Amino acid sequence: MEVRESQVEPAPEGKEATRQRILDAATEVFSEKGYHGSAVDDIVKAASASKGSFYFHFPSKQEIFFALVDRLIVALARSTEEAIAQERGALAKVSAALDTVFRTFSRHRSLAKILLVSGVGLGKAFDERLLSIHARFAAAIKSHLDEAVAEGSIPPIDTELTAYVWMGAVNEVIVRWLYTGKPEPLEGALDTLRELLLRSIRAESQR
Amino acid sequence: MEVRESQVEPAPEGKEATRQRILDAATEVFSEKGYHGSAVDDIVKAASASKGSFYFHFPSKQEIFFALVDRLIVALARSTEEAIAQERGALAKVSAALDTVFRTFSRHRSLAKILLVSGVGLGKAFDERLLSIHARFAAAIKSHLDEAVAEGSIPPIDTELTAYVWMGAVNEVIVRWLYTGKPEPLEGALDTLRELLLRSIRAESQR
DNA sequence: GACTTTAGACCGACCAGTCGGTCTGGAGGC
DNA sequence: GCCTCCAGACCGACTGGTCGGTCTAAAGTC
Repeated sequence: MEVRESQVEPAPEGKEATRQRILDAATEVFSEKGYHGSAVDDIVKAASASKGSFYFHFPSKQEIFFALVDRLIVALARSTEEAIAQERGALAKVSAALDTVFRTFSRHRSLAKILLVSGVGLGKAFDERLLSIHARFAAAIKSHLDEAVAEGSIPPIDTELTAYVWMGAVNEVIVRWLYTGKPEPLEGALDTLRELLLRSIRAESQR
Repeated sequence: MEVRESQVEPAPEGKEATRQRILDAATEVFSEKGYHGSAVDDIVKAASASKGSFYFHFPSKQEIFFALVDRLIVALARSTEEAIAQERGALAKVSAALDTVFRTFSRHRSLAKILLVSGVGLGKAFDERLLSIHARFAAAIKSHLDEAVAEGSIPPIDTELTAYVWMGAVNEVIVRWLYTGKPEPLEGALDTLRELLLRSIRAESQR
């Protein structure tokens, strides 16, 4: 923060660095204690910053939370898209997406906690946000399912409901892992889960 | 309660009645505004009672919430068991349970909201409670799946993971209904959902 | 020396929980 | 039958603490 002759650690300094430190600290604190359990003072302390600094960089507690969620979602969506782009065939894409999601959450527990748990049931503003995220992911899944139907890879079904069912399934498996630690590693559930999901739409596993 | 000359409307009066009124009001308020969004004063007002009365009947805000959740869970578990007992064959039982759960939540939106949404991410004490509920339901599903395997109705699979997957799926469909109102009525998703779930374990629909 | 960034004391709203007190109905004495 | 007394249900003003957000003064930066 203050004096600074270049040190080994590439000098986490400057405006952007502080902002980042606060963001990281917020991720940690929120994921550990939940939104309401986390005081702004906690975050500030964890970031070795001050309240003034916090409110200089972010307009409110709620907004930093949203900023966090958005950052995560964008990152998750992007890496998933990339993984999907590598694959040919709707079912292979679905499968690749599942892998990516699992790997991402597996590496970043706190992310997972924030996205899947901490944000729920906090009131209107939050619900709406989470809802639109769910809708967005569901729409993505649905579009690939629709493609699979068009391809003839699977019989026609209610792809929208199926999308939500799949999301719920994945969600629950990850939440269970967050709380109970099973399976360890999380990826251990991948094969079984993929088979369950694919069978639910009458597709044979494409591994 | 106390004396009782049989009346038509059992006179909403006396200690037990007040307790009940508070409990009902709490259900309503919690489901609408979430746990943290609900002040004890709100509940008291909705129940036409006083703060003193509230704390006479319940030790704390947290405890009334738990009391509520427990009441709901017990009721849900009981009616589900009953429905199950009527059926022969593991798969038929599963199907009956699904029906009951859907019907129950469909009739009692606020219950659903409390159980599936309001209680999440509120801190350790809450998480533990919710977790044990999830575990309990998952165990129930698992045991019936195991039975189905033993019966030879379905091929052997990881029944524990499957149980969680199913729970997550059901959960998500209901949550979607809570927030978006689709499908209306909720029961409209039953057939598709049942088929998805049963297919996921390679069982043919048993309607 | 102007402008940006940081520090942390401070403010005010909010709210769970408390406490002194009221009210009602019934038990028991007479 | 009437009066006294008590338990315990109920009331709501109040308190103590917490926490989101503000503000001023100073340090850092260019």
